[in-house]
Amino acid sequence: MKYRHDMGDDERYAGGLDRILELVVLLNDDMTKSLAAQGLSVSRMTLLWTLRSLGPSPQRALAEALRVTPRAITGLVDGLVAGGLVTREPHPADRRATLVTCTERGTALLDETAGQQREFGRQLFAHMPVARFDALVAGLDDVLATLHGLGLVHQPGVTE
Amino acid sequence: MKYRHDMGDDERYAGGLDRILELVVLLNDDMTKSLAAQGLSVSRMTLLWTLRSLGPSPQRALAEALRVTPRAITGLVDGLVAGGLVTREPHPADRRATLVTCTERGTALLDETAGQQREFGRQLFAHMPVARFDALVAGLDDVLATLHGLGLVHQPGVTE
DNA sequence: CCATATCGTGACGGTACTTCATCATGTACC
DNA sequence: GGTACATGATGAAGTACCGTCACGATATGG
Repeated sequence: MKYRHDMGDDERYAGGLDRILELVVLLNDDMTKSLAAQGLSVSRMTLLWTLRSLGPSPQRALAEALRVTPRAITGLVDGLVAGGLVTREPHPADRRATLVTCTERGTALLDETAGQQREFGRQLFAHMPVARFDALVAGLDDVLATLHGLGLVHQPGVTE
Repeated sequence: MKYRHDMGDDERYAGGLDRILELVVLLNDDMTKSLAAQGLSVSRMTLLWTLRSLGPSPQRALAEALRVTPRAITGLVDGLVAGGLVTREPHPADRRATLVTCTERGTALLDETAGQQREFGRQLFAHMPVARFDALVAGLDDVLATLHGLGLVHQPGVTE
């Protein structure tokens, strides 16, 4: 039986959320800066990354994948083309559309970034006791599942 | 002794980092949208939030706190003034400077946002077993400490 | 063959951030 | 007291991202 609350549940939750939000701000910032060092932006990298998993795609498909308007894709692709990371090819079946395709430089850059992430993961977690790491991942999975449940997430294929 | 790795450490770390990054992207996005619903942007909200903890401040101080150029502050303050959330007052001691001050509308909006965060924290964590929640927070603290150690973080007062 | 939908993009507006130049003011030093 | 330099804020111009609206080119169904 408690005679006195050291901290109400709401306070505890707030503390947890604060930590998560600090992480969000910090890593978002770091992501932006790291990519800038490679001459990329988060948006362009997202597009490139999506492109690899989709394969050569018309811009319309990319717009849906990134959940932005087709107009935004035009601009992003422009930038990536200028950087030699993707090309615009004619769509073989639909002359209205263009197929955006990753170049070798594009995939090389993608691989390089993946390597950097690996290294970053090591720096973040290598010193942690296994139990703590596993508990962290379990907690994160829980939170992510909750977010999905709250409808905060956009799974491909789910019409809103 | 292990005869076979189910998963190398690097793979485990990568999985952990993936979850964190998914969270970063998701919450960053949600933050942006929630604030947009209140007619604010993340930058403006950050400024407002900083202003509350600093008290009335010259724009220069805000520039350092947000780690952007003074010129960027001019624009953000312009927007907040237009929204009636802050005012520009003359600095009593330095006629070059202006003191940015939070209005009542500003603090009201800040309080409202804090309430929404509380509610969000409840939605995220209320269903979690206490042990899992605590372990998550411990893991997050560990990660945050590591990030600080990596010099990824800008504590006020630390000259780089 | 024609109406309608779709693909991509030009034009335009909004936000955020930068650098550089400028003006007003503060400050230090002779 | 006056001159030189530092500092606060902002105008101008440039980059990047995103949105809406309009439009031309093409596809497609009746």
